[in-house]
Amino acid sequence: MNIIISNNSGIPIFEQIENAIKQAIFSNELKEEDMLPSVRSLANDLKISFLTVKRAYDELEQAGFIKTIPGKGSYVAPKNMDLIKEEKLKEIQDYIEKIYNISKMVNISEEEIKELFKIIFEEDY
Amino acid sequence: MNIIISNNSGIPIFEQIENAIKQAIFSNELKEEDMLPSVRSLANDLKISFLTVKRAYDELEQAGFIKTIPGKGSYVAPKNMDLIKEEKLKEIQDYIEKIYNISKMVNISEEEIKELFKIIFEEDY
DNA sequence: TAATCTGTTATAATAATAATATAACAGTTA
DNA sequence: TAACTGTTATATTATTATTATAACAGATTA
Repeated sequence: MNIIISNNSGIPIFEQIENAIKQAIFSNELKEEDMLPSVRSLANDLKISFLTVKRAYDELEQAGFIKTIPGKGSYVAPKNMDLIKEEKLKEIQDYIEKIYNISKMVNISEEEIKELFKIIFEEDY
Repeated sequence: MNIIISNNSGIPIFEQIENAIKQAIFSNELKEEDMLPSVRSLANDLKISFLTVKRAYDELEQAGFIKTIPGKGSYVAPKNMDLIKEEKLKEIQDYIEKIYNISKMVNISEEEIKELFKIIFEEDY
């Protein structure tokens, strides 16, 4: 797995780790039951504290993406397609809300947005 | 102008002020050369420190949205609506592309996305 | 079994950021 | 002149992210 963290991105490190792992799960780079790097080994690789990694893992578990077994390690949770889709739908919803807010601010019509939507989605075939 | 700030939103107060004023400018609630509330009066209204308001104003000036004249006050900068709209359309386009990429990754149908669009855009009566 | 992995917990400290209070100074305006 | 504007400097507080360290417990393996 390829995790790159940045110190000056404004995004907390624990969150960057969460995102990278989610991404890897979504793209199937990490499959069900795959073992994640141990909190200590990942911390070593990234040259950060294991507590920061642990925080990321804790939140990923809270969200249902991974399972952690004390003494053994952390594993990608059995894929819950509904959970993933839910998460992605939420992301999409956020983007649409942003679009909505922009359109309100600058008085862009729904028609103009539909036009853009069409162009981007129909580029594909 | 109507600015509502929240202490537990995770968004810094100075940023909430910036957003509110940008919003007011884009929506034309604040027009070119309109005077903004003084740092002290707005701080009083919001019951926060004038330094927090000043920070918001400083950044808004840096970004070209307002002009501040020491001793006089802060004013909405002359703006180029076409330029702003162009930029906002580009932002929207970027968001739609992100939505497109997500929808391909998780196999969300165009129909589902249209449904979300409808919901968000029609909340608004 | 002993060594060495794994995660867990508790404590304390550091760094960065946001926000504050306060005071003093300077330009503008009525 | 009085009462507004913005500016600057200093010090302090609160929160969050991150770290270092140590000690404990379960799992694995040589």
